[in-house]
Amino acid sequence: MAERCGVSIDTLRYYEREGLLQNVARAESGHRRYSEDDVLWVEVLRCLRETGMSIEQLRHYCQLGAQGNHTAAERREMLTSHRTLVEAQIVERQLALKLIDHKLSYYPNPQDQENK
Amino acid sequence: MAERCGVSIDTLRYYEREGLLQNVARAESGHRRYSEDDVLWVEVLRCLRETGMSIEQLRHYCQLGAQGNHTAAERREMLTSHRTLVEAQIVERQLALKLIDHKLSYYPNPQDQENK
DNA sequence: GGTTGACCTGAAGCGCACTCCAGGTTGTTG
DNA sequence: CAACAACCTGGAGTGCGCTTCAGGTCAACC
Repeated sequence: MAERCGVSIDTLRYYEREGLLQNVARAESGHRRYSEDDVLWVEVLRCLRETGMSIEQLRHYCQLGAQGNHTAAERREMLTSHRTLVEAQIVERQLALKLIDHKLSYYPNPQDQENK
Repeated sequence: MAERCGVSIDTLRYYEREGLLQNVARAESGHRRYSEDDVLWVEVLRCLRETGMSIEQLRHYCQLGAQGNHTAAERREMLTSHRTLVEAQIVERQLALKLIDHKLSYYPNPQDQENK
């Protein structure tokens, strides 16, 4: 039961249904047998999901992967444009930290001040 | 029409209904008259929302603000714990960049390679 | 061999954060 | 003053990403 890559069992099956997790091996019983590669791939999925790539986009990426090497350029393009997005998120969050710190400066430790 | 703080008019009204935006002035006609402070506050809201603070939490924060100075300690606490969260998001995204770069290293510019 | 727990499926449901709609009032422009 | 845009309200609807459910199969320990 390989959900110790940090997602629920339901999420795993959901990803599989959506095509983000292909060719999961099965025992003759029908039970899934996740491989080491599956674990690594789920980590990639998580990482991309957590940084805001949609299920839809991930599905597209996986479909491209399944179609073979001639789609490499498009996949590369997806990754680079997502990379740009993640960089923007970092900048955004650094600004957020600044703003939070600014607001915190109005709350001297256990004293107070009005500022909504 | 103050949605040039980057959110839709519906979102603005939604925030108002949810109590994130209090005491919005009205003309006698009933039309809203957003103040300069409202614009600033919406920027704060956006910043906190975009970094993952929920509507529910923001509502709580606003309620505290409306209750006066004796809630300052709790508000401060909310901000500091959100700050920690944002810092974690930055770290997470920096790791994501690494992972993306690693995957990109398998896609030499317009060539290709199998790696799913 | 029975019962307890982990797994299976397809389909329905949920929570969040908006977003849209219907039906109406206001304000402004030619 | 007509007509068109911009605003108002309450309530319903939407989309996404899971999550739960019902109804069953499998495994394995006592």
